[in-house]
Amino acid sequence: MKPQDRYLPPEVCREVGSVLECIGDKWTILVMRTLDGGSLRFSELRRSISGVSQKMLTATLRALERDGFVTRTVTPTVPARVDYTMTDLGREVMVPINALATWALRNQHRVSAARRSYDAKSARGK
Amino acid sequence: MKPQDRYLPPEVCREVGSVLECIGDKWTILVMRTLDGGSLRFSELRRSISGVSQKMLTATLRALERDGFVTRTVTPTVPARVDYTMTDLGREVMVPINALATWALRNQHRVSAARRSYDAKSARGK
DNA sequence: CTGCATCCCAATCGATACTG
DNA sequence: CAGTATCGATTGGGATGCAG
Repeated sequence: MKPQDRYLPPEVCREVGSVLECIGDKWTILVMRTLDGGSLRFSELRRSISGVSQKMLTATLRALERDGFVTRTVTPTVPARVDYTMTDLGREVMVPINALATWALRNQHRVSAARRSYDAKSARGK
Repeated sequence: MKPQDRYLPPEVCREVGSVLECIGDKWTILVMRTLDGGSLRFSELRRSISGVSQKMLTATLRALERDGFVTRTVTPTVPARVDYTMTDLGREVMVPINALATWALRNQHRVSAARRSYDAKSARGK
């Protein structure tokens, strides 16, 4: 097998990439895991995820809505009420995401050990 | 269950986040999937992954090395030869990553349909 | 309450040039 | 061949103010 034969077809790269890109950003996973427990209002989400700015929470939710992972329901009371809910698609993608999260949790000590070792080595090498 | 109770413990967020952060960037997945087929030299990797700049490939490989996912072996010939190889840890993390990639592949049509629908709707709404 | 618009800083990334 | 260094363009993301 020549190295060139390991090319991933461009369309594969792009599709996988586009999914990983959206779950890879700073807040998406947090929002999805929070919403996976049940519907929440905007303000509840914001309180549940410490550190997120209004702007980023809005942007994250818009992206999730566009990708079909969550639905946005507006109740036109005054003041307005907006609820966010996971879709079936969203709940499905949580399965492999949670698997990855579980791996990360179980193996975090191995990764951080590798990092410490690497950092110590490069500090000595300097 | 109150929304606040859905807080992920901060240490969980940070650890999961730190793993997802490193695999979430633009080139990491591509590099890992390419290396998963067997060791490659720097230049082979670069040719195998179209579009990656030398700078980003170097940075990506450094991060993977630091996290213990790949090893870097220098053969001090002239000119120098550097081989990159997946570690056991790297091969392990590929399992959940590939699961996610497989999901993305199998469901890409659903995601892109959702996007088209969303974009059409917002175009009309404008 | 929800969320858009604006300003602004910091990090990211690509291109290019240069070194062991 | 395998990097490092630097510059410029783009992007991410927080703070603030305003509107429905």
